[in-house]
Amino acid sequence: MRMTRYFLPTLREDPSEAEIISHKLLLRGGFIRKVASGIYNFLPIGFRSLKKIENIVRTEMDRAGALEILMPMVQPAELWMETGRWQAYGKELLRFKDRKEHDFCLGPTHEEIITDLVRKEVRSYRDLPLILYQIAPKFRDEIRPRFGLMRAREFIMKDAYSFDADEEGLEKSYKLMYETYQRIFKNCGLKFQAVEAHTGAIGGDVSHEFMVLAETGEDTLAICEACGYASNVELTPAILGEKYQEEPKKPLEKVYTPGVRSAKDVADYLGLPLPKITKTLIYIVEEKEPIAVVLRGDHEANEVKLEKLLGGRPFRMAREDEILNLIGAHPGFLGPKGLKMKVIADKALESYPNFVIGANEDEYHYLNANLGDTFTPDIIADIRKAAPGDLCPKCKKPLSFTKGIEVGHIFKLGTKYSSAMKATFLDKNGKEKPFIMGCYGIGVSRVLAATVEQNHDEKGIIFPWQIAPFQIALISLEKALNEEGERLYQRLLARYEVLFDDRDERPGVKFKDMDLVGIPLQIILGKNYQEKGELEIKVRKTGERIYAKPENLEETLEKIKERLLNENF
RNA sequence: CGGGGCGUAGCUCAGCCUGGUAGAGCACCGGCUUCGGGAGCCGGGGGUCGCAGGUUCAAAUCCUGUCGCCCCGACCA
Repeated sequence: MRMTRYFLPTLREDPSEAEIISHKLLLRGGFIRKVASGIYNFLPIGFRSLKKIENIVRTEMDRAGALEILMPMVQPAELWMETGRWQAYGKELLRFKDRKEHDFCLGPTHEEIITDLVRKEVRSYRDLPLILYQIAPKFRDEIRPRFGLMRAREFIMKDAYSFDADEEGLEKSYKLMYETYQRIFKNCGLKFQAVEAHTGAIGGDVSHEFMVLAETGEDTLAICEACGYASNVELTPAILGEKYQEEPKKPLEKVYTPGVRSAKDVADYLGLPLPKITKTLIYIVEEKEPIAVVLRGDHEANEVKLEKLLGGRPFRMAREDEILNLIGAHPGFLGPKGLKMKVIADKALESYPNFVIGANEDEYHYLNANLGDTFTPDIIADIRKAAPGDLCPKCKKPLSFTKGIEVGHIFKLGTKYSSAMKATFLDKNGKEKPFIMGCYGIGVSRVLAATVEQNHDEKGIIFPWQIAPFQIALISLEKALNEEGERLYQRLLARYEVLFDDRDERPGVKFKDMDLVGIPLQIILGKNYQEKGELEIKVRKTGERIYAKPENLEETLEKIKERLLNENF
């Protein structure tokens, strides 16, 4: 592509609306433009990258035997009523009426549509297993869209659905998709990690998330380098690595602690280490029942674990005025002793001698509290987030923690949708059975954003070779070399996707633009060529410059390409 | 839905407090020079100051309403 013929509006400055790196760089590089909050145009170069990702996904899905289809974005309410999700799905589901006053919604996902399709057309176990997928826009009316493509309202998703005759079949389909996802993200040239994940609203027992590793990720992953265990910390069982030193129980002692509210303040004020302090959190379950959760000061509550413990009943943190009403003390001075509500203590408090608790009286704490003596919790359970120092639940080696961006999620659905929608087939014995389903998603447009989050520097994006919009940027610096550049461009097109900067611009502008959009290799035609007859190849990622005689160009490029693909350096 | 911030040229922003009829840099158009890391000089085009009311002789500026965008609202007792 010649740049004089291309539509690539780059921005010199960061747009004021963008906060995170991928959002800034995708806007500045002319990949996307905002249409409305959480809704974007993909410009030519952005769409090219998106298609690269799509094609990798498509290739691997097809290889796995999945069949590509296309389902509508507009969906009738009737199907959603069958599964009860017309009510259950919140405001994220954008609903509207057509001219005949019939209810419709924009599809945030397609379980209902696909289940309807399959129940109408598939009758026999002989037609199973069946995996169908599509790559299509989805719409979720997020409460707070943000971070550009990372949390958009309209976005591109690959969603696949498997239909099997029995659990073993589902197991196979799930495993097949797991392996397919591994290939997809590997082929995208991304550093990623599959982790055990919590199933959320969709239900089912097992699920895995695929996480692109990046500092800026919103999820925390617990990884065991020894045995390969990996999970989202939402799910990671917290196994304390430290052994508490035995010490004799000391008598409970009330101390004056004016004005200290956070556990950290209390620790500093009393001159004790943070873990010696405990904090007591008040939750309101189902808008009526208050409960207290007691944790070590350096630990954080894990609301996913709490939700499981409460059997899925809805809960929220209590407001300050509610706490004041219930306990008569302000947050910061709460403790489990003498509370008239259910008390849940975290496991890490077991056999922990002489810790500090709030006195349920403003400006006072107790020293030397002991589980069982000072108070007896109704439940002792693992309700905290795993943290550095904790051990792997499988092999008991220390866990390490890292950040990731969720780009894929695979679930076993079982018969949740097929039962609700009476989607059945006849098995070998002529018996009617609901399909056993799985669903498998990849946020295609989010992969683009995650790629940028993982691969950038102060100059701009650094695309992995596999999903770069172009692989080679050809930069001609001298007018006198225009013909030479044209010839080289034609020659390179035989093997590569090339963006040829044939603009009448100053060198600095050309370098800045190419660095910004992140094309892996730049071939510079300038004074080096004029003086020595050598072409200069700049590797975007490392900044190194490699020189090649024109006759050796392809050979050299292939070597660098191989290195980029294999070493992932 | 609450709390905060912002809407002025294509982009980044100044001007608003203290009303007097709109600016800078970049981008764009023309010219000359320049040409290996976002050039310099000269000349030019471009804005109903988000929108709607109100106050006033006069509103980008003050008041009210409205729309849009961004951030915070699970870092925690």
